[in-house]
Amino acid sequence: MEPLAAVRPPQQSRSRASFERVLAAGAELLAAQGYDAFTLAELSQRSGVSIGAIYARVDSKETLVLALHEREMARMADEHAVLADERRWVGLDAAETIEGLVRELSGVMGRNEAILRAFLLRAASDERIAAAGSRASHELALLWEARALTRRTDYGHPDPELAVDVCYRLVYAAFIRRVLHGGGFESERPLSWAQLEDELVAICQGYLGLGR
Amino acid sequence: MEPLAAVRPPQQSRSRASFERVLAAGAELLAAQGYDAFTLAELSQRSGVSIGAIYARVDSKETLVLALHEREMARMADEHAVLADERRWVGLDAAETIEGLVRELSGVMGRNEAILRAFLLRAASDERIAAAGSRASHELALLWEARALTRRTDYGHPDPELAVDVCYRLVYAAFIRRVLHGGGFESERPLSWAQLEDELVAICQGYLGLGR
Amino acid sequence: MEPLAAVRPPQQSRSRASFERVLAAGAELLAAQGYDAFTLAELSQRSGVSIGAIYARVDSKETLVLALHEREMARMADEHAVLADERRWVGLDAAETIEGLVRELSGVMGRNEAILRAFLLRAASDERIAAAGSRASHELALLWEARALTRRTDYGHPDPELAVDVCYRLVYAAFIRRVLHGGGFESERPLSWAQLEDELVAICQGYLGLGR
Amino acid sequence: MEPLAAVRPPQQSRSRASFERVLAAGAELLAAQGYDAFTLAELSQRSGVSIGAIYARVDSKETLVLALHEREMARMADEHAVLADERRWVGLDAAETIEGLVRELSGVMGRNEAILRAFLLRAASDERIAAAGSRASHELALLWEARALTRRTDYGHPDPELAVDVCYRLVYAAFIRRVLHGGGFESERPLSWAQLEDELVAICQGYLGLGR
DNA sequence: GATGAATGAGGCTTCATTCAT
DNA sequence: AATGAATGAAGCCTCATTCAT
Repeated sequence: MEPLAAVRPPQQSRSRASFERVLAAGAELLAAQGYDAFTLAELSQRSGVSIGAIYARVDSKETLVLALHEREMARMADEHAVLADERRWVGLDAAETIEGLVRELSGVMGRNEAILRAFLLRAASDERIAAAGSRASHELALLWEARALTRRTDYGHPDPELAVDVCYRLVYAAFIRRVLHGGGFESERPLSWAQLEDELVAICQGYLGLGR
Repeated sequence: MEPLAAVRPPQQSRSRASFERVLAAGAELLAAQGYDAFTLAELSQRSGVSIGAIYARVDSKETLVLALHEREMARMADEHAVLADERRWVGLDAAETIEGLVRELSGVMGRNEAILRAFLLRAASDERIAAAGSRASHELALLWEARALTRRTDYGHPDPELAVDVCYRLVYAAFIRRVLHGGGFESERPLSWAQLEDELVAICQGYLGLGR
Repeated sequence: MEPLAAVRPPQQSRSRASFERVLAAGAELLAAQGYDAFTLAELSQRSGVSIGAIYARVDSKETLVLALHEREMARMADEHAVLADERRWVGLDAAETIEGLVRELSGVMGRNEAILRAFLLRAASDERIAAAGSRASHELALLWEARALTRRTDYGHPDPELAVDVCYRLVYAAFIRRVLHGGGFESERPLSWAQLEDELVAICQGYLGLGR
Repeated sequence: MEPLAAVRPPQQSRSRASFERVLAAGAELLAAQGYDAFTLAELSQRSGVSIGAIYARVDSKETLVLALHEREMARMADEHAVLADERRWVGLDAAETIEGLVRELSGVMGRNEAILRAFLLRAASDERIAAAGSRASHELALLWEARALTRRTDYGHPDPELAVDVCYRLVYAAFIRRVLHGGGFESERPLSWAQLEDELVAICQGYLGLGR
């Protein structure tokens, strides 16, 4: 893994290890309790690293959160690798590919729901998080759309690049919404996420012109 | 306008007027500077109402924000009234109706972007805001879906209720996403909101079976 | 009843009546919830008299409490009248008189425990309450000791005035202690108030020289 | 001295020393000015320790007062040690022992009058102080009564345990009364504390059956 | 006179950041 | 380099008192 851009490089490997503990504990804390409970005192206690040692590597709490963001986004990027892994997609037709893409995106977001929520909320107050989050989404878009476009010739839509991008945005927005506010928010009709996911698949397929 | 449920009723009209100033200044402050800058001292200064006078009507800052939410949601509900106003919809075919619904929703959210952002963020930490926000969305869903279902016989989709609900959720999620993180978040491809809106229209029309 | 010394005289009898409601509600509130919950807002609500009207009769909260004190002490003085009422004491021998005196004092304090506690606590911070409380006790001492001294010739103690005064102080202190901190405070030995009262009777009788 | 139960333990001795300054200044402030003047700002100023540093060791003002109570009660317990010290009591007959007990109790309470007053008043609003104060009195009772009961065979009273307990309570109540409201409260007759103390001695002696 | 809304000083508490050890 | 104690600004909330209506 790349060293994080936001943090000062360590002098000793011991230091690197202890900062790694900070990041691990920080991600856990952020996911479990949310940003409100994310205090440096709590983090120091959970990680077993003193507050001073944390500040030796980072110039502010904001930067620390940015480092956490970098780390977690990198971890999620590993999960996204499946999008580029041919073995996952070989033998699938266009409709199945779209379905797979929707479900993989859902899977990543579902598995990382708690920490994503924290970062999405911070992004509204913290420009660096917003920029980094946007960057991460862009990279994900590249992979997702590239995979979708392997099937461009199957699409009825006149502008496949546009259509695929719109699909990504739609699906992304829907899952982000789930991450942020949980289920049952929008309407009273009981609609499980599984069902909504099925419909998203159908919508994308239809929109791309795979409908039969 | 109904008196707010979260607020103690005033005995004198003087009080009602000054609390109205508090709510107006509060909404403005929340929209302009976000929740972090929303302190009682700042609010007191901006509204010209003392902190004590605010607390005479509300039992905590949290409740005050809830009162702001009530007020703003009521205001937006007035804007939603267009959904129930037959004159707006008469003479439109099904596709045009869907287009109108998407554009009206976009309009309301766009005009109230800043304050909606503040409330959506609070909803993650404040259960009462989350519940009230959900309730407001449910009411909007009722209007939006009822309007959409006036055209149910035109839809090719086998389950119009489901399809309309899914459309609402999709469109809602997309606009919420815009509200929360602005443009350009998801992918690098330049896609204006106007363009995304057009595509949303097309997607809904297609999904409902109006395609062609 | 005398008009209270601490308050401004009323102009109208309506005013007198409403201030009486304030005092009644105030005594109740003080007894039920203690001084911490004794706020003018609460008092105004309970009494149905506006804060302004209260301040028209009294120049500060402190003075109001003093007025309450006057009123309650006057009420208790009515209860003390039994000490001067010959019919209560006729036919009793010296030992029975002492017993009666202890039991009457216990009765008054027990019946007024809650309000007495509030005043005793205030007396520590408020000199006027302390002075007035002291005065009330002095008056009670006069009655109590006078009654006890009707039996002076029966006492073996060489200085009956002193002895009776000491008895009064002892018994008073013991009951005040009960009022302030409830039972079970001093030692672990279970000793009911009834039992302690019996022992107080015996002690006084012994000390005065009625012991057999 | 034992570490205080109510307080978070320090990691560094620097901290222990500065918290000790807080406790010392707190006891002084409480004794000199009473609970009303006991604000954290004042305490911080007097002790030269920042408010934050105080909160590092204690979770609320209430707990801080409890810690002060623990500390002061421990200090007084040292003074009570004289009750268990045989050298103080050797060679005294029963009457002299009782006299000594009364005078020692008076001495401790007199020397700590101001701080005791503050705690006794707090006990009425703060259950933890009430419980801890009661506990302290129980421990004192144990020592006092044990010492008194070394002379049980000399007492004429049929139930020495009861009689000794009653004496403790009487004397305790009388001194508490002095602590709370100073002299001259009960009656108009000028009766010095020294004189009252003499009479208390005589009363206890008589009640226990040492009277000659 | 009466009303109750308005005032605002002052109390408690939190937590990012600094710095002596 | 590491530690964690210390700092103090800033936030929320209460309530005696004042005063416009």
